[in-house]
Amino acid sequence: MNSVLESEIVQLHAEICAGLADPNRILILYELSQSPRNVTELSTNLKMAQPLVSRHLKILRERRMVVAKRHGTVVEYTLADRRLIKALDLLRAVLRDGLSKHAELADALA
Amino acid sequence: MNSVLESEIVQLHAEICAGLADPNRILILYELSQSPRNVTELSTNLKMAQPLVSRHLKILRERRMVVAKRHGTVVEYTLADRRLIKALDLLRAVLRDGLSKHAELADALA
DNA sequence: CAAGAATATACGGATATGTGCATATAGGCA
DNA sequence: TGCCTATATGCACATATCCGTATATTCTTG
Repeated sequence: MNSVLESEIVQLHAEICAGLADPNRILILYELSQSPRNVTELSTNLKMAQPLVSRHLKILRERRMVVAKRHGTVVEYTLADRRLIKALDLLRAVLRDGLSKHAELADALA
Repeated sequence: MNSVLESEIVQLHAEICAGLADPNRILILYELSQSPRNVTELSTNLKMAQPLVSRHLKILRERRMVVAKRHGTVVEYTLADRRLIKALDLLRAVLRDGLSKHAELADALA
């Protein structure tokens, strides 16, 4: 395969990963994994300032990790792909196992 | 669960994700998924400057995503957990499906 | 111990990221 | 139209990330 394309793909791959690489976005994604939510709901449930939520949602939208749908004045966000949660769960499992030494945190994850 | 611990865990979770969030590190991880490699091998195979490889390996080491083992003057790096590759593959699949519109890249990924 | 190979780190600079605060935009409705 | 609610964006700033180049460190072997 063309190596220009190859590196372009790796770049996009990294951008998806970067989409997961922030605590607030992880919380947003898990929240959306329960059910679609609008910005205000996310903001109150996660105790995050509304502009902050909006900006993180923008990042996730640009990477097509969430989908936005307007209903009047409300915008409902949906998880674009369940495999994002699957990946997050896998990584959390890796974390848990790699943490077997730090008793406190490991217990909390058990 | 204690919410201080909770947010500490989410923080670590995000750091693992950030470990994946760079094209060069993705290449390194996939290379290591084939078999353990030393720094020079990674550097030549991936055509990356040696200090660059070392620094990325340090990041992966700190997050316990790879394991280093010295053999004399050579340091052999091993993937710490296969699930990291599983997660990367999942995310690449998400990327492929989300890209169905961009024919060129989508083809390259097929 | 000296010399060489393999690996790691320090420094400097360019760019990116996360955030608070203020403000803009968009849609519904009196 | 004017107002209210919901959401998005601009600005400013602090911090983090990535990288090239040069240099340090570590280990082996003569």
